[in-house]
Amino acid sequence: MAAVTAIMRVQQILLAELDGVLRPYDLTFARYEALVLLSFSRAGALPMRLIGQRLMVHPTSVTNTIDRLEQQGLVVRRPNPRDGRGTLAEITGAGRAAVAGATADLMAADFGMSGYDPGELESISAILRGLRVAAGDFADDEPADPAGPGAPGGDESPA
Amino acid sequence: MAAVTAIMRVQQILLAELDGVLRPYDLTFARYEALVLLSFSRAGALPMRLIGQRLMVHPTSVTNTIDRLEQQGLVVRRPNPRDGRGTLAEITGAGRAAVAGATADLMAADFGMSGYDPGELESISAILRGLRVAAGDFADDEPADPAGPGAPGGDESPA
DNA sequence: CATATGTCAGTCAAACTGACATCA
DNA sequence: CTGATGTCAGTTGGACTGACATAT
Repeated sequence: MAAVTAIMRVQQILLAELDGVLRPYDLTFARYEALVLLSFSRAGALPMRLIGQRLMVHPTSVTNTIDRLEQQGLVVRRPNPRDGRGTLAEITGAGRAAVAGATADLMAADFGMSGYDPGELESISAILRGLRVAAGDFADDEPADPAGPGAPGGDESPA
Repeated sequence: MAAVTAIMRVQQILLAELDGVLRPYDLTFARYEALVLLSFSRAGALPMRLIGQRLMVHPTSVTNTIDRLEQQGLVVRRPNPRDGRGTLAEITGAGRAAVAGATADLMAADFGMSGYDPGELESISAILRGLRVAAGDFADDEPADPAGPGAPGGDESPA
């Protein structure tokens, strides 16, 4: 439980610092994460559904996040050519510029992390990875269960 | 940055599980933390100001949190006999019962933590401790700076 | 038909800013 | 007087439930 408490508290500290760095870009950490996800995707576009799965957030939260990013001109919505029900969120040039700038600032702002040697940082990531896997994080599309559901999903390269 | 991301994500996972366990008690993690803090204090009562410092939350958030706990009968407000401006939040018998029950359930619910040996859990706490200290967590009253501010604060045993 | 996708309406808990009465 | 304390009013960002149109 001490470990749980430590994680909760450190996240609280980190989130405040992260949002502070992102504020000049008019981004929150949630919106930044979505932008990063899109910028790393093959076509710079992903179905809303996939964004929710990867970020582990509720579908309505994805709608909300993409709404704001779209108002800021950092993302555009397009119909998914492979699924008439679906919508793709696609990062714009402005979106890529914002991610690049914000990421650079975040790197420069090493959040008290500079006090650690790489080995310790690696330990954190490694130990925590087990928890994330158990929670279904890292699941590429669907939870790795027998008898896959229905629709095959990979929609990263519409062009 | 990978470590930062891992912490953010794991906290997200943990918070969902924590709130799930706490839901039957009609508690959120924020309210539970406040109750624990009070239950561990010498007199079962603390000034609002101290609660905010220890939990690293905004004064208005303390007001809000204590408001709800008071409505639930888990806490009562009393004027601070040592400071006419101040208010003490005091845990009630019902509050102690709720904390006891919730804590037992939380212990029983080891959040995927059981997969780790005690050494790993200790590593997490130990590594993260540096960050918390740097952020002023663990500060008993005021940040440990030269030239302490004004009012001496320790108000844990009004009786 | 049942199921999946995304959105909308509304709610909720949390955290914030600014203003303020009160008291040290 | 200044400064600290707690509260109130109002706002914001995020996550949620339930309902729904649309399409597979």
